[in-house]
Amino acid sequence: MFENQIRNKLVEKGMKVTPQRMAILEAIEILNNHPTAENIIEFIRKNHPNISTATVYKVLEALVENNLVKKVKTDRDVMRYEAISDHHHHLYCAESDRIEDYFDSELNEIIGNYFKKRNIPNFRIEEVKLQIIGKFLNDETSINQQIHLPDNK
Amino acid sequence: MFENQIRNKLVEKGMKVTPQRMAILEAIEILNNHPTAENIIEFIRKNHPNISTATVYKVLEALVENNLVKKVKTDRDVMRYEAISDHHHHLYCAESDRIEDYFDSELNEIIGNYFKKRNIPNFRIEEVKLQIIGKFLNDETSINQQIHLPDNK
DNA sequence: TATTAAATAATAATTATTCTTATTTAGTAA
DNA sequence: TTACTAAATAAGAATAATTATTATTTAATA
Ligand SMILES: [Mn+2]
Ligand SMILES: [Mn+2]
Ligand SMILES: [Zn+2]
Ligand SMILES: [Zn+2]
Repeated sequence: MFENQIRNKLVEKGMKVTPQRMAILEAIEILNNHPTAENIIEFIRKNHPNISTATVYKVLEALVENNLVKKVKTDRDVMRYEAISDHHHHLYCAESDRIEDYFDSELNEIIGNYFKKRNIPNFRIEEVKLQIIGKFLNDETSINQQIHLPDNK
Repeated sequence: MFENQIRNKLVEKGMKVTPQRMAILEAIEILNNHPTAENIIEFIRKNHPNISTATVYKVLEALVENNLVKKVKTDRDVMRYEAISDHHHHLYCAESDRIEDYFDSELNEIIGNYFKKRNIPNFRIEEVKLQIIGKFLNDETSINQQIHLPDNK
């Protein structure tokens, strides 16, 4: 059951399970399009009308600290968040501030192999992420899609 | 002469040349480590003590609009800026918030070729940038270095 | 069930950035 | 050169996002 998966994520990290944390983590996963704190608040107030703004920010920090959530920054002055998931990259259009996930294991392999042979002096790589900047050609109604490329070699 | 190069960049874009714009663009180029608006103001006020904060933000917007400067985003809630230069990627450590440029034409070619054959549905790519996330192994004093990899195939 | 450290709510404060408006200036052309 | 005008700047107020403070509540544990 979905609720229990979320509870387990908190428990696995040794975090106290609170209704606020459950609601926020669930909101990020359901919204699934790099929501802002404000988006999250709006969403969870439907079921949880008394949650405090400051709590949402505090919980988000805690989730980020514990690697359950990542910050995603755009050209604008608002932080956005996403649930941790499989390694992926981002398609981003500065004009619309729209972000879509881009999964591509063939690309990951190419890049992984490249940096295996190519050493960067004085730097230990932990993760390589692409920002693929450009324009979406479809309209904004199809938000929340994820691009998963098939492995068509 | 350096000052004239900067003037020319403004002129080429059809922008009015003002002491404020000259100073800000020069500051970004000299500082050369993805400074914040605040960093720029601090630097500029040495020679230009009366520049207004709002002017710095307005000028930065104008420079970004005219493709003389780019915004650089990190995990923190402050925008950073860099002068336009050859296409490059970023080494980034979230802990220290340090960013270094990473130039690698072999890598650019691999990625360019990859996306030539690999079409992304409903998206027109304008630019592909890597965020290489990890840890710097040297201390913070060696800030402002740029990593240029030799083409040692 | 009682204890306690940690989390939350409410609200004030701070920070980064943007807006407003009066004044100044860069570029242009008489 | 000088005058003109649109655009840029300075100063300060305003806003928006985020963080800090502190009293109250609660989840986990014994
Ligand atoms: Mn802001
Ligand atoms: Mn902010
Ligand atoms: Zn994502
Ligand atoms: Zn850079």
